[in-house]
Amino acid sequence: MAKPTIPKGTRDFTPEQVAKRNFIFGVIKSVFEKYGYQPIETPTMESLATLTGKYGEEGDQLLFKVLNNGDFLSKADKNELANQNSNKVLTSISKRGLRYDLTVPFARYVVMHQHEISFPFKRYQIQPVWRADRPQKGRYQEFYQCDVDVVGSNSLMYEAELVQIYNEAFERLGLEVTILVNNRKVLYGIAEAAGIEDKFMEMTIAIDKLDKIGMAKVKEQLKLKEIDDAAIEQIESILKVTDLSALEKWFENSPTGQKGIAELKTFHKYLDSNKYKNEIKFDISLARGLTYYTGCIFEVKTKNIQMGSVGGGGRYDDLTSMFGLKDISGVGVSFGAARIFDAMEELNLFPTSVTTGLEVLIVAFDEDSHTYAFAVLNKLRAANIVADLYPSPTKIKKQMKYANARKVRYTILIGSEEMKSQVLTLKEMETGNQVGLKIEDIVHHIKS
RNA sequence: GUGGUUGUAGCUCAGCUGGUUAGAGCAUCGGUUUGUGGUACCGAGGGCCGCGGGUUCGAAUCCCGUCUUCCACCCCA
Repeated sequence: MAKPTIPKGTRDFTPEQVAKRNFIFGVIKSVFEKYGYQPIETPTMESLATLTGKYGEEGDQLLFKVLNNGDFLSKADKNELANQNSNKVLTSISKRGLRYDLTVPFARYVVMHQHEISFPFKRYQIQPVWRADRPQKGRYQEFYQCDVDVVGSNSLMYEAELVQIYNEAFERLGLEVTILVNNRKVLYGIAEAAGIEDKFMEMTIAIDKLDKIGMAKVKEQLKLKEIDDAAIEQIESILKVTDLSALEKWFENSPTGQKGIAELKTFHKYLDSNKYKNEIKFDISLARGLTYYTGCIFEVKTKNIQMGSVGGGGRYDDLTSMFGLKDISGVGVSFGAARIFDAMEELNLFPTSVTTGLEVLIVAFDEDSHTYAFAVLNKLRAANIVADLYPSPTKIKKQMKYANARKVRYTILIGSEEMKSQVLTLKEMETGNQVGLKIEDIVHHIKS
């Protein structure tokens, strides 16, 4: 029998890891629900037609395709099969794929359920997604996404609300973050001001890397994309702007850029009605790769440790039109659960109660007391105390070692003396202190 | 998808230019200790040396392939 393995880019989760992950999800969910968002779920598999063409050519390569059932080769395109043209054969042997993100399935959901949805529709979704990417540390082929979106309204109130959700969720997780804000229209304004509207995408991708590779390298990249020196100078000057109002003079002849500034100002008016623990900062170099963003964009970075972004999102004006429903504007953000997990682990932010599974372990000394101990166990459980009994009255040492391994808070020791007197020995593991108490008093002691 | 890197006990890693029976620490199990855990001491079990092929009298060690890990691109969470 060969040693078992799991596929590339996947991993198992231990009880402790799942408990910690559920803690993060629990906090995030409760914030979502407080702001009036409801959960939905969509299937693991979508029709390939739903997924392809939505993430660009790169994305299509990264989709996991599901092979058709039955004798799929007999129905395959014979010519393309003979030519060994994988891409062309694909359509005839695979009609389903694993979801690549939660946004496109959500757009599909909105279109399919449009007649039963009351807009604005506020939903959140926490499910795994799959990408056939080449794995690296912290980048897997299967990972959870945690998305919250509102569609059917273009009010900038929702931009403010989502930033408040970020602020509150990270505050409750104990993670200090900086929430970066920009607007795609501002970025387009830069292209307009520099007279390179046709190179908007190329420019955006280069600018996005500014904090990672520095201005000199960004200029190199822009030059590679055949943007002339005068335009590059212009872009460099604008990127030095840190203040919204200072931006206005650059965008005098850029209607889109002006609109972007106006949107950000309205957004800030909503936002300023409250106080925030985390820093919220305008960052003109924030770009976000995804092509469907059209308005405000967000990214969340941890403050005290070096880590990639732990969240991001933005406004998309026309996501559902790819499925035939026009004029539905949406805005949403995503929480990077895995990165949040790593950051919290590094900063030791998980409360100890998350990982202590067992409150009490009962240790019995002999067969008679073991039977008696089982009855005691039932009383503890009836009082909603998470308790267990070692399955056999073996050596105390062995039972105590098991108690340590399970990280229990208390052990209850039961032998013939305790059975006779009904006074059980309660031991607090951390201190080693022990007292003799009746079962009712033990329940009271543990619950207080 | 391109270039590189890694793989030896459950975990972290030694193992020289190929040479007897592949080692250590931690973990596990047993004992010192039959009503008390973490410490100490003693002992034991545990390995297709990632997988497949090749070179060689002889391969954990060299070569090829493959899978996996991690890294830089690409892209992104």
